[in-house]
Amino acid sequence: MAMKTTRKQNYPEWYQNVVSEADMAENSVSPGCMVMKAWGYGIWERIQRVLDEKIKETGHENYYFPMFIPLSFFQKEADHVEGFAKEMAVVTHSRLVNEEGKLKPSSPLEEPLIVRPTSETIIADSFAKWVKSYRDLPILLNQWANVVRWEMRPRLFLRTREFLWQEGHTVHASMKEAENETVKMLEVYRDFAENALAMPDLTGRKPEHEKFPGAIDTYCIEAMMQDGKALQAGTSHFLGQNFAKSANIKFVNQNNEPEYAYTTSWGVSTRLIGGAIMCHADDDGMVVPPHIAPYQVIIVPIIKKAEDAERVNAYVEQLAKQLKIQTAFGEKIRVKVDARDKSSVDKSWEWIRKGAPMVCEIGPRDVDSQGLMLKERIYLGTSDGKKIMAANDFVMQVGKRLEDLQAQMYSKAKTRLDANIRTDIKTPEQFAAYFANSNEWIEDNKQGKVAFVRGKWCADPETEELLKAMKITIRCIPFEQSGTTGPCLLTGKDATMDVIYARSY
RNA sequence: CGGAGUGUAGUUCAGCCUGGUAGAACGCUACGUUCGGGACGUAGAAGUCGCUGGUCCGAAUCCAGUCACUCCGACCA
Repeated sequence: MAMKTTRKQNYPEWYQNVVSEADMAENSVSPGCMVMKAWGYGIWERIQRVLDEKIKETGHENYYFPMFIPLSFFQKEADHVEGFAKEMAVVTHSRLVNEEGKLKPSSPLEEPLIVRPTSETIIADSFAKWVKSYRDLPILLNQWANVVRWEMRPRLFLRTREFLWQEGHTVHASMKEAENETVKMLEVYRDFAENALAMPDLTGRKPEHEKFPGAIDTYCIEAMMQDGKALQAGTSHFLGQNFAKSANIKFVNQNNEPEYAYTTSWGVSTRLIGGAIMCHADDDGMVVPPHIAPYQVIIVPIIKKAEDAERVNAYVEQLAKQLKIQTAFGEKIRVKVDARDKSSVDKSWEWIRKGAPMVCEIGPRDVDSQGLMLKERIYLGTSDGKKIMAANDFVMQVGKRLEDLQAQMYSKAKTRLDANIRTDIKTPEQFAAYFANSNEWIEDNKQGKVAFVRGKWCADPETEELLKAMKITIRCIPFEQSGTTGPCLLTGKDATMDVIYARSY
């Protein structure tokens, strides 16, 4: 066990341990903010690259809008202001003056600026200028940016005051088209989470009280963490004409009539990295899905005697060169030779904690035999954890092996998800008994711990208070509904709607 | 913003009650033996004891103020 604290001992502490031991990020001196380090940011860069491609494939283009939004913009859409008012960073001054050694804000701004918590309002303002006719539509744009929400209880990757994300914003000429866009992008996220992050998700619609402020409908992907809690991994909002009305996005339709446009927005953030950690990491540290690993193969030369150095290094360089022209997931394989002047054992362990998918150890023996020692991260500690292989065989297999590792990771997480959605809880009494326990690590992906419940919900306003008291949330209303009637798990009243109940991050 | 706690070496902490020249472990540096599942020996570098003021011959230690951080609540991609 490379982690000081195991998942079983203390899950939240284990999480922090993984983040720091894998050297992914650390708390900044700037309160509530994080410093993303090479391995953590490298994963984000991979997420960006893979997702950006999908966003572009679906017809969107990248734009960039300012991070400062005039305060008045938030006054326009009532729900939206309410939703974000409590967590906004407000810029009120434009300079500092030195008063007897103390720097003080000076020159108050005529109108305070908000550091964007999300960009609907300022982008809608541009949309209003750009849209005149139905021929101008749709506008399909995306932006990669940082946003600020003044959180009081930050946790690295999961909830930080500043975080990085992508936010898509689109305008359409019809409601139907905008709704389709919302669902389409949710599917892009679901597919991305499944195939790039190896993280299975449930999809559905948010209940009224969990919706994005200002949205008609919020769709989401929800993932299950190893302690049975849910993580909202991505959201897609159908905004109807709400933002169009407040920002005056009007176009002339085919009947020569003025009409308010229909908008959508959708986003995923650096929170995905937190999700990947809590979905895949183990008591030895992070396990990075090969598709988003900054490096997929690490080569650690093992040099015992100085006279071996030259031939080992030459062999390692040759192998690295061959590996780099192989492909996995349709891309060149990312290989790193770790030639740092450190003990090879320390280096190997460092890559285990970071969760690099594969580590190849190469010493003089391997040069003699034209072989290598392969360690695959997810099999660490098992009989499959180490393999002595011929270098040529490895080069031929490497792409497929990486893809297999990715598939293994997905299937492990999928098994956990499927096994931990309870559908046999039918009454408020059973429901309360089930959630009486707190969440803890779901050992070996087995059933029986607190996780998700799929059951009925009557949607009465009183249920909101009941949920709050039990610290449970409705994660989503799944798209597939059974259509049956049964007692609401909170009130006992007759209900037909199926929902997913869980504790959440 | 409420409730509790903590600020001493790069890190984790001891020392504080009972005032008297700053400690440990890990990490780091050098050399040697090591290196394929977390090595060891020897030597060494490293701290305005969060900050300001007070008491005292003397303050990491006592007192007051202040700042910061952590945890628990309210809030949340």
